[in-house]
Amino acid sequence: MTYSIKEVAEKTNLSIYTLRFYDKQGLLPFVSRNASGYRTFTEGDLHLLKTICCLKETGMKIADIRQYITYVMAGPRSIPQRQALLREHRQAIEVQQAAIQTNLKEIDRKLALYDAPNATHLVNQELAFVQHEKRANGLPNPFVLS
Amino acid sequence: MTYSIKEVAEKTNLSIYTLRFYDKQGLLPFVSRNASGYRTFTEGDLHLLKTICCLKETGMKIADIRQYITYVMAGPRSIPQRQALLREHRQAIEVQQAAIQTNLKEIDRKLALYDAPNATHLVNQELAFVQHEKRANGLPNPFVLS
DNA sequence: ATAAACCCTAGACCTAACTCTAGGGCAACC
DNA sequence: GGTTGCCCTAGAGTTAGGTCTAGGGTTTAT
Repeated sequence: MTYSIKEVAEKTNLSIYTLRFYDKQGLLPFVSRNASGYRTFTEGDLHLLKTICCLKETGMKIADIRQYITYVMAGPRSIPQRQALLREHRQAIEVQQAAIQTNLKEIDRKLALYDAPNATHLVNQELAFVQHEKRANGLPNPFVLS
Repeated sequence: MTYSIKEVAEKTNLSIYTLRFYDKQGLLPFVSRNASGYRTFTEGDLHLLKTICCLKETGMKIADIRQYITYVMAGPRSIPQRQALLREHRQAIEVQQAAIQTNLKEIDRKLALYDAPNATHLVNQELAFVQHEKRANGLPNPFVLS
């Protein structure tokens, strides 16, 4: 079973444009063309494409994905390089995840503040503090005076 | 204590350019100017700026951050809107995190494959399968013949 | 009172990652 | 045999988020 570019677009949630763009960027050297020059994807191609999506969705840049694909095309000799690349990327993802966790905590703190029964009072206090700070430093008050 | 744009840039790891860009985008309406027209950040401003970074780093778009800041400038009356916005964003982050976890598992599967003692054999098998698929469908073999 | 080190704005420029258009070929039906 | 719906390429255009330049004011130390 093989797939046309349209079918692959539907299967992957990438647009046809994006698939062609990826090919232009050297991400799809493994995709063969039929006699009319049409891209023809096999099951194995879909598998590798899924790996590409996986790397893209975790924030890898196209240039680095191309490097990985180049290694894949070179056969088993490039396994060490593939490992190095993926391990480094894995590290980057972990850093990224940790940062998000920290930020998420901060957002939850804000949400808790807004959820408090005396939220209005607390927000007013903050506002008063900031306005006081401005006044104390001879700065204009940028807040809307309701 | 107040801070110049340069000091804030150093404290936040945003460039001076980015800070001015954010101001242009309406993210910093709370920052006052001194008599010479210089931006003058107070402690409270830094606090709110940190919230902005928090939202940015979790992938919120500038337009949405601007919306949040607009709510903040409007005072306590906008608490429900702020909650709605942050809750929606929180949801988005969770979705994003879940996707990353899924992809991370996939990457770990790849790494495990490459770590296997018979990695070369397994990779060769995959390669053979893909090449067979191409041949079976009358397609050219795109792989480098070493 | 001048040099060095800041600050400002407007607007041009850049980069990544698409997204679309124009112009043209192939394939299947009516 | 013509219309419809695919496919192709090259290359222009778009979007988001910066980054930089030019031209000019301010502040501080010498």
